[in-house]
Amino acid sequence: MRTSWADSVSNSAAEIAISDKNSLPRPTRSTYVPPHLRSGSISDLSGPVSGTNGGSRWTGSDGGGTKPELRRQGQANSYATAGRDAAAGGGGGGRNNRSGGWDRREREVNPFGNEDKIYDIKQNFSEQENSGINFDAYEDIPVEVSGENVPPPVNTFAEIDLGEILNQNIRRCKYLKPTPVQRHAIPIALAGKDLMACAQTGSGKTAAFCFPIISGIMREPYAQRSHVGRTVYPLGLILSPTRELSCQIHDEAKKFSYQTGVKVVVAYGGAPINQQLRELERGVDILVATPGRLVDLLERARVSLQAVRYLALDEADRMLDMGFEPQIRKIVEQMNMPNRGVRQTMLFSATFPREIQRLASDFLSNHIFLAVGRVGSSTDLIVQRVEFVLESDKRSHLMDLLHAQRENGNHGKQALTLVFVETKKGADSLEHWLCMNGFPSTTIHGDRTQQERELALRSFKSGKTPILVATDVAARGLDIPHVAHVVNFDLPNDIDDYVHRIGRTGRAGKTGLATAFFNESNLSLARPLAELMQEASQEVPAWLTHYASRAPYGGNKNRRSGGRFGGSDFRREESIGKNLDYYSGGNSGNAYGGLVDIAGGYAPGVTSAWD
DNA sequence: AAAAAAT
Repeated sequence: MRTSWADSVSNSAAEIAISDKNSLPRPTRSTYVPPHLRSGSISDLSGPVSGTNGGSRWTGSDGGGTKPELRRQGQANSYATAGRDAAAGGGGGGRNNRSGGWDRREREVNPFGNEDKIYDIKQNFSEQENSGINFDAYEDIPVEVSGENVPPPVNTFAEIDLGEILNQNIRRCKYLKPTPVQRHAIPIALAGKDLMACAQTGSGKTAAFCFPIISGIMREPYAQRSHVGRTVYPLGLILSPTRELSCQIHDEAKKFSYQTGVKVVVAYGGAPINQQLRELERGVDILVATPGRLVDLLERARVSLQAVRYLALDEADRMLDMGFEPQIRKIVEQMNMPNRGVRQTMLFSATFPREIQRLASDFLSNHIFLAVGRVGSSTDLIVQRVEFVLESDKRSHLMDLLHAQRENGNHGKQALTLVFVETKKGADSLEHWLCMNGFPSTTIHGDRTQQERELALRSFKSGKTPILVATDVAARGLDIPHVAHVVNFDLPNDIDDYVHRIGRTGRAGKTGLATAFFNESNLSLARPLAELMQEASQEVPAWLTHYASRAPYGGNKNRRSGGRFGGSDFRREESIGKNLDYYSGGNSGNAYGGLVDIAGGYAPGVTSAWD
């Protein structure tokens, strides 16, 4: 049913042409119109988000016919400076005051202020988050870029003119130089291009999509933060697959947007909605959310996606897999979000299976594909071990590992160890058993209340319970500093999940250890796991190689979406052998846009961006 | 088969 990539490009071109003509970005598919929008006024409200019509586009009636409050009017205060700074070199007018009727900078809590009090990890580990990154390794980072007119990467933040306020925040974050994914992704995003980016978490992904969004909103010549009645209209939407990840993104985005006047709000389930509603009412430019709660807010008509100019999906492959895809499709295609090509869409993940890339192209318009290895050249920082452990021996084997770790550790202190299991029940039961056996543990999974989940995470981070037993809820994106060891007590069925899980360690330039318990119930993983470990120059036990060689051929969807991490552009793979070259015009011969190993003799599906 | 995500 899915149209081919070429089709989707021409479709989206057609959509753009149409929307350029009458300035009314409309969904092309038959869409569900939520009840509160059924009578009449969608088109009135869906003018070009570029703001060329200024406030006049709001004159249509909506529900009660309330004219949205344009808060900037009459507010001529110091934000004008912020706007000019940000817009310098950006062409077009500076962004006007985005504050409400008060100077938000006076009230804004300094997000850089008291972090160390909240989590006392930094004293314990005395480490600046970003100083551990091995910047010298930058030149060795393998990069694959494909797409048309790829902007060249930058080497410093100064080259990217994000404005003085953002620059200050970058300094406050102690970011000295952009990470590889930032070097490439930020110019692409600032050029207004849609983007599909593969980069390991911990490599600065969040900043890579936040900076351009914040900067873009700051450059808005017209204040777009408006509301109709109680409905708010965010300009940026960032979706993630877990509540904790949304919180984490929100925390980071708040730092990046400090004193910019760009308001970031988070909304997720499991927490009382009222506080989130109140926060939304105070105005929102960028909404960070999990899908379920967002749908709730949309159905309550407390949020409208009509003004969204920037859409970012973190852990995008997860967001588009079977469990989430219908919800995401509903949000992106069946509410009133501007079409692809009208809004800017950015998808980020460490892994991007081809199937998901194909699916994702529904949401993208002529996107640039980017795959960047991580700082420290992919997994060199993570030592991967795999051990054959019978189901019945797993607990005692884990115990042995933990004992050994404690003895070798500093002052008999247990290093932070993240233990992944398959099921929620299994997590509870293992945690209980560990506690009974003298290993202070906690657990995080979807059957726990949000309070319990957040408490568990804090307790783990602080070292109070240095063992965290987790389901896949903790597999992706979570930035937990100082995790020394990831144990795959139960291996996942999908190699990509394995990649995400072990990525919880070896972060920010530190080394990490990942141990997997393998037995006959993991046969389907034998081949991809052996391949992955080999690519990462890890020692592959002979017995695993044996299992791998006997494993059914091609039983894995990732055979292979790319190298160890990331992937390669599915459009390219599908063009190989079909004598189609969609990209010959854009970047051949360009030092940055050139395709890595396109003629390297790999069969489709087994190309690697990293070799 | 399991996990996540709204109440």
